Amino acid sequence: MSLHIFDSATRGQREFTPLKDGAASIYVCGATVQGIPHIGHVRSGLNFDVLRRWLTHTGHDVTLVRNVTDIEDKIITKAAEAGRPWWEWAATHERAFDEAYDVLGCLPPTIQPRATGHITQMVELMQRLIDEGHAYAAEGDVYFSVPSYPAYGELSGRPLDDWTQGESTLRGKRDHHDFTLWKSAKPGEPSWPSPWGRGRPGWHLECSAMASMYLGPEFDIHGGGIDLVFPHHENEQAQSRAAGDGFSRYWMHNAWVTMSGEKMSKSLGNVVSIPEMINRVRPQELRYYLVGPHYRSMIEYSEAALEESVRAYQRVESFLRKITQRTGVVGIAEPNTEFVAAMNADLATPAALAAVHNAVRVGNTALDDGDESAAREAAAAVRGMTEVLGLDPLSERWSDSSTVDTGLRSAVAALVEDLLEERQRARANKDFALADAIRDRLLNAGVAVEDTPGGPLWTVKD
RNA sequence: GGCGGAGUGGCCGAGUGGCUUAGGCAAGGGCCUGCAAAGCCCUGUACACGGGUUCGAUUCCCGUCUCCGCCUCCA
Repeated sequence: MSLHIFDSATRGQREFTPLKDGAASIYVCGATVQGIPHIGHVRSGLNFDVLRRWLTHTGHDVTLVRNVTDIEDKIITKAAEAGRPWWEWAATHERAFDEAYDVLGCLPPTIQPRATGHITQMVELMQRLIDEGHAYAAEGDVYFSVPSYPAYGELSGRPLDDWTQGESTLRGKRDHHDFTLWKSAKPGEPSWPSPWGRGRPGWHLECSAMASMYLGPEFDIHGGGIDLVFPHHENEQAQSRAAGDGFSRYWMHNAWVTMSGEKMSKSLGNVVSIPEMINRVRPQELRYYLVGPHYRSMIEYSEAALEESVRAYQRVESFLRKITQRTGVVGIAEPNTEFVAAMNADLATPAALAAVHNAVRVGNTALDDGDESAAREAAAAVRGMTEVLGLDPLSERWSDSSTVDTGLRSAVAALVEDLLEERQRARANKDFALADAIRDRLLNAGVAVEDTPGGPLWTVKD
């Protein structure tokens, strides 16, 4: 079976057939850089990172565009409150997001375009919409005419009833459903020139403009948090399609992280920031926690559940470490069919992780039975599967050797090996008091020792 | 009010019209071990409630209750 994804537009799974064979074009709504990233933001980045890795693994040349919204009301307001320039505020938080994505092992997008860098493309798009009768200028503002586009509401399934778009306070709007494409400049606010006067872009316009700039008028997948379906994505699609672009062929939306039953959000103040999390658990463990549940399932954040993920991840990790120490470096093999089937079923990461754990069990059993080649085979598959999820414990990214100076590491290794030899002699002499004392000494120094049929194994504890 | 999602064993978290008692964590029993740790095996028989469809429903339909989200900035 090939990849099937749940398309929000049709509310069902559809087989993924890319526009171009062997390629996949993806646009993901990234951050509005107005504050510090929390684990909910990063979950979205992680979910689409897994999608990207899976598509790449299955032979697609992936182009991933993830935008940065760096001009918007809140950025202006917050920067003003802090007494800093709006662009400094945006740049500072953009870096914070970049670091958060990076620390959790998100591969960088192909490009990360900023709204402010694409005013020209937005002006062009607005002109096309005006020419086609789907938009109009009024007193320096430009609006999209919702009644001019009958398919409006298709994506979100929202009837065109009694609601109003947020910008209803602005004057010159012909229909209360219409939304702002361009906001005329107010004194003291950042602005750019346009045929309709100085102003700045409305929120939705940027994504349409940047998506077509980098991916063309039609592309494969558009992603983002489920809260963006309406009005953001509905408006994006309306703009682009009204202008004659095919736009996105599949819509994917990730669920969020809640805390104490409520959506984690800046305005509610119930956020857990990434730096705070990283102090408590290793980044790869947090990644396991966020990638483990299905991307369309809500995660109710809890310490206990996080702790479970840590244990589960360590189970995989300790198996791979054990086999490596005992039999040497293990390569990366293809994921098994159980895993492939899970991933193809709308990225069913819970089932995919079940496949990983099943392989770990097979490997551990083989190891216990002394069947090294079977154990190595299982280990290689485990690496292959976890790699696709960005979780391979032996990867350059997550293994100790990447974070610890290698010279330092070999020095520690030499000292530990010495002590372990001494302990082995003590054990051979049945001097268990001494043996245990040595083990305790090492443990106090942060080195855990395990005895196995193949001799003692040691690992550095965090 | 409109639209949408969810209620699964002690916990997290999948899934399916009849036998997957997914997987993980925790618990109890066992094997292994000088001990410890790890690992492996076994045990626990769940699917909010009330109806309906069906030979058969946790899985489909209707209703009820509870929770959550979107409809305003939001991953």
